[in-house]
Amino acid sequence: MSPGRGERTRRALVLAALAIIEREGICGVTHRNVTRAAGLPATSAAYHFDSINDLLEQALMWADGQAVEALVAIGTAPNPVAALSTWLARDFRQERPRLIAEYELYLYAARTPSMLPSANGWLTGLDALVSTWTADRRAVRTVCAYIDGLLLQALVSGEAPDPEELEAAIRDLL
Amino acid sequence: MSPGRGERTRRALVLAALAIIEREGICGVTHRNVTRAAGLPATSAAYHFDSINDLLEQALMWADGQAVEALVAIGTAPNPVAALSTWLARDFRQERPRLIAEYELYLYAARTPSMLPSANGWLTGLDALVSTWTADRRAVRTVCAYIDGLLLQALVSGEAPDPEELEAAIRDLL
DNA sequence: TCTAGAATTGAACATTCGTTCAAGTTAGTG
DNA sequence: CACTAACTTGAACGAATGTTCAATTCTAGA
Repeated sequence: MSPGRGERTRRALVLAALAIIEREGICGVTHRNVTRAAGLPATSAAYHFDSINDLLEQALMWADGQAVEALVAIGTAPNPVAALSTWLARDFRQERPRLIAEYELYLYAARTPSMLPSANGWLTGLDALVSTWTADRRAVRTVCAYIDGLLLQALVSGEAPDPEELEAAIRDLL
Repeated sequence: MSPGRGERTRRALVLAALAIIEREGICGVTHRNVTRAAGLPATSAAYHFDSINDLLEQALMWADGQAVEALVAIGTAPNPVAALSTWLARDFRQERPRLIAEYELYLYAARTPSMLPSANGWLTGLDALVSTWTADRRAVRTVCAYIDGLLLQALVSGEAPDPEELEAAIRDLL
């Protein structure tokens, strides 16, 4: 069954919001900016979402779902560690604005209780993936922190992460 | 010599901006919000700063300076690794809002070229500190990424980092 | 086919936004 | 002391904000 009218509009607004966060950051997410990007009247955002925070929450939920989906796919790859490393490196090179947007939402969730569940999706998804490689909980936490820090620092420093060094570092930590 | 009038006002506005970012996030930084928090007329912000971005840049520069100062002090401690670990853990517990604000500015710099130098201050400061512990550049990068990721994930998950595990992890990586 | 409820949309609201301008005050220099 | 440049401040501007409301269109189910 195809999604109803409302559902389709909601998704269009969420995607438009993500596009705006990529381009201008969270501060750029306003009713008019989002609806203009989606080619919809300004009142559409207020009808479908309780607030801007609600819209941001849906955007984070969507982006988080995408990321977790990718993590699951990586988990079924023949060489998961290598797959994760190359995925992260390629993600950085080709989707830098999207990555910035996701981290912005990710961090925004730290001060917005209603968004925490979605933010923890990535966290637990990554934890679950790494947990299949070792039983050492401490090592899992270290690897997960390392990965998030690597991406964050790559975004700030502008230097793309080296997939080989990344893979070697993960193997060392396991 | 004491700072001039203008300099003192500028600093008051920068501190007010940081306080607002702690409370509401970067989106809350407007001329009127900042000046109200500083007890100054609304036009004061426009006079002393070219734009909101300029004000945010000064705020990041200030916070970055503070952090680097702390890193230098840690470098001279008898047991630097332990000092860094306890400092990070305590910073998280006692200064969570400040930490969120700093990371928000940190990430904001990723899409704002003029802010990149300030953002890289923390990055290079941390790198310099860790570099005194090992000559292995790869290990330095791994430790730095691990630390940033640990703080970020702690902010999102809400779980305070354990200083002992943190110290043990750093020692393992060296 | 008819209809009730969901969805859409344009007009309009009070606020807040960044910015400009001119008048005023202050502090340092000759 | 006088003077100049830096600083301060209140008023006001057009533009953009979130939100409400009523009128309209659409669509799924009886």
